[in-house]
Amino acid sequence: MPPLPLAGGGADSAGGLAYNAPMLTDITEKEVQSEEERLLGRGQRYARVYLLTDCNNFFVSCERLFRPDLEDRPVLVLSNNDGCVVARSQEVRDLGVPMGVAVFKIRELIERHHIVCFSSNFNLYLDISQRIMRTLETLCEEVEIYSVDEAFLVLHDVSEEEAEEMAFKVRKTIACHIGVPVSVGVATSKTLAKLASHHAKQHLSETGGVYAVLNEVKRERLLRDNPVSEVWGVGRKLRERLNELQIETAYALSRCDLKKMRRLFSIVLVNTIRELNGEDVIEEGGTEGQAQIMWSRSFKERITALSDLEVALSSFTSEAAVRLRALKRYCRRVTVYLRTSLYGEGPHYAAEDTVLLDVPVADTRVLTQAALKILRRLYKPGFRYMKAGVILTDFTARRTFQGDLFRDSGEVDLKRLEEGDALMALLDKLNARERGTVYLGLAGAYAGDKRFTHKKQLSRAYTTSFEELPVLM
DNA sequence: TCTGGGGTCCTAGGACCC
DNA sequence: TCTGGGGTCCTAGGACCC
Repeated sequence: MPPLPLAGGGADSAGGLAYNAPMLTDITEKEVQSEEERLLGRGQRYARVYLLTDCNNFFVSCERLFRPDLEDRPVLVLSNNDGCVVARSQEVRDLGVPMGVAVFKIRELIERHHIVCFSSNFNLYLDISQRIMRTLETLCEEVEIYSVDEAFLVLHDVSEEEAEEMAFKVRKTIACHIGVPVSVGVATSKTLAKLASHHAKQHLSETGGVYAVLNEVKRERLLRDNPVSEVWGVGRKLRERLNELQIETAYALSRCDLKKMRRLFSIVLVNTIRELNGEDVIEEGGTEGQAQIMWSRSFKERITALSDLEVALSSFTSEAAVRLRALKRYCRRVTVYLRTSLYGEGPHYAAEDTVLLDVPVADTRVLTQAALKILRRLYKPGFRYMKAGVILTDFTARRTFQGDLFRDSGEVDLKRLEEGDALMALLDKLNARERGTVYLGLAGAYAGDKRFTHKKQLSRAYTTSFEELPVLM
């Protein structure tokens, strides 16, 4: 009989933070057998199982859809203004190119290995993402979209075999209908499902892109095989602190005592530990919808004139307002920030400020006025600005507002507000048909201005513009 | 020459109230 | 020596994620 992988205070447990190890004495042969059955989860059904579906290097996969010649070649997708790396194909990862690195630092490598670079084509990626999510929804009733390239599918009352079968079906269907490769992790908690999908991706040839960790044996193996930094929710800072406590692996973290850890860390990490033990703590996404909209850009060239910043901020605010109306929300708070470069070129300046509006609005004109008012307050001449942005927060679903005791109620002109809503609805309708048909005031001057934005290697809008449909030869 | 752009959640601390 | 104590709400800032 193989040794039982019973939980115990092994060599990698975390000193004083570990659970008390169960004793392996006084156990009968029969008890050993039934324990083994339990650990392997034979015949067991699980009340709630997550399938994390994760697209493999998503942006690169999107580009490859329309460039099948790039299938086995190294491919990169760059950030706005082609500044740094935001997606890498496996071939590029294998060359040791880290995520987020500045392009100029790897220029030589790009040339030597003939790496193909694309500017980010977010309209394309978003469209492909939506197609994937719609496909997932045909396969499973309960789909929680987590990010542009990830979604949790929730299954109820299933065995390990059934869950795994479903995972393979998801992978096959997305590959067949969309053409994007996905990895699927299967577990009883979201944190474990994330780790499992990571494993599936890392060991593609053995796993076939699917990894299930429903039974104890596989769960423990997965935790032992991964450093603590691979765990969802453990970033650089937490990793450093955990390592100081000799907690190096996901397994060591999972064996920590909850009460002791709560004294040292936030509730988030305690929940993570419970999730690593298979407990479903992060059940529903929980949020009542999105809580903020941010729109910001780094500029291609440094900007010094207030009038240029006004153009940029007007454009950013219009974009954010379109999003706000798409969410069917009104907002009360507008924040604007601007800053010079972080990389020591002349004097540094960064500032932000917020205004609270009298009435929640979604009207581009009102939001832009507020944003420009803040900008003029923050702006200082003599600095070379490299980035600015606008943030909308404090959302309401309807335009309710409290009467102001010190103000004549006649000042809030309901009719005017409603006319504004109608105008915005018309504007959105026109722009939905063709982007940038109608815009307000300054905002239109942004897009075409090369000082603000620059994309050298943009692929075509294959799926969202009739002008740029792919051509079959 | 060149360094992303979105988001969420938690915590600490201050203001204010009784 | 010790300066009330608890609650709520708001905001700023940090950490993390993709």
